[in-house]
Amino acid sequence: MYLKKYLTEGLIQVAILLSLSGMRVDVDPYLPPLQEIILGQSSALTQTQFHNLRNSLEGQDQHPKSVDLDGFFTARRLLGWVRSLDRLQLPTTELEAWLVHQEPEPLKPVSVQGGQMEGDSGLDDDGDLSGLGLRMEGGEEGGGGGIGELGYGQVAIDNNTVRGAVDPLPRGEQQDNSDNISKEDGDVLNFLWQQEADPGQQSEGPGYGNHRQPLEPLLSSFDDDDRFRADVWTAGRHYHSHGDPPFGADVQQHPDPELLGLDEEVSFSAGRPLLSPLISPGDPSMDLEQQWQDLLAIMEPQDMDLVAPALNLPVSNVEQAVAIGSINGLLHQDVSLHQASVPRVHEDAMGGLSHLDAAPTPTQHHSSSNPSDGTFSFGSHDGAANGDSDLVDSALLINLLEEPALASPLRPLLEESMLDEISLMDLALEEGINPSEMCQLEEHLEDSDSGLSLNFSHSPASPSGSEASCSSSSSSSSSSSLSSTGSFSEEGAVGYDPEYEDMEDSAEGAFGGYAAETRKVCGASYVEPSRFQHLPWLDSVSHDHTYNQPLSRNPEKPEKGCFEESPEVVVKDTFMGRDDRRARAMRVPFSTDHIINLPVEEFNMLLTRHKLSEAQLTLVRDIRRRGKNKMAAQNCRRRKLDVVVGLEHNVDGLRLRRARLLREKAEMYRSVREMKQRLSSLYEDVFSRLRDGEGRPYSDQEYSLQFNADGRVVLTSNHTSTESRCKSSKKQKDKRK
DNA sequence: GGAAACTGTCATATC
DNA sequence: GAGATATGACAGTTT
Repeated sequence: MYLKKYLTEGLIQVAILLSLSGMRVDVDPYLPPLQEIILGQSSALTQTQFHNLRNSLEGQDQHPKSVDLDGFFTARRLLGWVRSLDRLQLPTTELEAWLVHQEPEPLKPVSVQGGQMEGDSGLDDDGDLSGLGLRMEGGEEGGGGGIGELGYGQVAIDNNTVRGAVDPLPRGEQQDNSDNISKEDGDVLNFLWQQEADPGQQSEGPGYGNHRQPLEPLLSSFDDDDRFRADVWTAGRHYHSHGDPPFGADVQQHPDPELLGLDEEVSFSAGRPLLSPLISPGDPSMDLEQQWQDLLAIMEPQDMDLVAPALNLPVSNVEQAVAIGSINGLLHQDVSLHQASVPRVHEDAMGGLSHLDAAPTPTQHHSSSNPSDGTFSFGSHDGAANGDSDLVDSALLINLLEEPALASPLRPLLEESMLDEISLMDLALEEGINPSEMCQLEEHLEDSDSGLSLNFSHSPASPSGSEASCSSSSSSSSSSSLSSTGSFSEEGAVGYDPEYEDMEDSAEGAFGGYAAETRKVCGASYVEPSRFQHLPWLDSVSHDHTYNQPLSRNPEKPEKGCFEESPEVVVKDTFMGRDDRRARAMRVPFSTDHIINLPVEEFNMLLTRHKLSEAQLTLVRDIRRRGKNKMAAQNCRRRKLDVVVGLEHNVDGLRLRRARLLREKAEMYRSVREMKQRLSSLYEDVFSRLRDGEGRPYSDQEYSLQFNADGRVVLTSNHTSTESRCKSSKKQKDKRK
């Protein structure tokens, strides 16, 4: 076994090296089917959710003008990665992520890879993969078939549908499984069970009570502050479970629901244990919210930003999202396994469930931490569901990822952590774009910062091969006049040569020439249809940007002085803009692009060099004005959209802030009430002990205790006529005391 | 065929 | 004051 594992790991290392060097490694003969490794022996990959993703990517949901091209490419890459899971190939992407995110303790991740590769022997006897944050119990079943054998069948969730779908193992078998747990795991479980030991909660159903504090172990593994926070939570829970409130019973009264912000987008669930001693036990919504708030507090600011939009979700999903997001970097290590295991979960769970979303509440899940390596395991510590909720939690993780509204806040966490850079070559491989086109496309994407039909320009500073190839196609009609210039080969037919004006002098009609400076300032977008028409998401990016079509018009543009309309020109004339036609009709010897984009000095020089009629001058100036204004309008609209998007983002943030403030207000309100009640009790106690000179108690109808300005408490009469007497009496009482 | 979105253009204000 | 730019409004075009 040791030798086999050693050789397998060596094979993996070789495969990694070869994959890094660009060589594809077929390890199929040495491995069991990858699908079986990942999904188990009897599973078939369920791609329903990913089909939805595919549709959204390849179908209608991805707007061709969407600015989120990064997300598009990343999603495609991820999708391809997921699809590759059922192919017989080495998951190179996973290996890449593996190397990038490898932790200082490399052996545990490697053991997982070994588990995937070895199948029968990859796991330890106890099936412990805690090094990857995934506890695998019952792994010996069916030969310990990797992730797919994560004790499946033992899922016991407080949901009738779930319970009907999966049969919990007999108690004795669970005990057998628990015997396989390592000592550290046993300690962790003991700790957790001690934490979860709560008779009052056990009656609520199997599995439920033991899931009620999912975050204590998670928090307990953090720093001291977090540990303190966890202690506070624990104290609050015990206080709640024993029903021993420290303050008056009236404190439990729920404050004004409006103050609690219950009308907010966050809906609270009842029946949660109290987590903070500062919160009334009779306010189940607040303790849940306290968890939520505390989770937010331990999250990174950027994560907060990402999760903020998720507030529109039910708090259960949000809480899970935060629980997942809060482990942030640790997720780097686990996500691949989660993804790998999820299809199995989906399939199996879907076999008897309508959807796993409906199964557990957030309180039924928890995340435990492994302090040794800082990883987490999503799983149950309930004896009835020992180890199996790993699958459920994994499924929940994916369900969260697949939650449409939550995909936005969570996906970036995963994508950014796993796939930092986006390679357009992935798209090239799928779409069949040659590298030169991809270079051009990259330039386009870099230049177009909004995704709208704006600011597409061919940078003269970087005459790429694609531009050269493009211009070569257009050079057929223009080379006769332009090929005489030395710079043509570099700039192409569409390029502007510094000697262009000299060339103009020698040959009339500069239709189509355009300056390097012009191209720098040329802001209007244009994607040449012939070059990107095979990209459906680039269709309709441009409509009729007649001022910015130098590439498309160049092939049929007339040469200088040649305004005779050949049949081809007549046909193509229909694609020209109005001003183009006007310019041609007026025999203006410049292209509209030239007219529009030349700097004013050069433009004026151009006009002075050519003897133009008044009508021509007027037309040229109109063309320039309209062209400038058209680009300005495009920029203006883009800015307007940006402002709208920014405002929407601000609204989301303000809503979140308002919800927090309302919760804080409710908490303050409750604290004030509590203080008032304690003060009232103290007052009554003190007042009842007061005696007059004859040893009789004072009547609360006639007397009252009041604070003086100096802070002293004095007994005053409720009747002003007797005020002085009361004061003297009080003084006497003070003296006696 | 109508509504919505997109786009170009004009007029005007501002820099 | 000229030129460039920004933007609201309108109309034509496209989806």
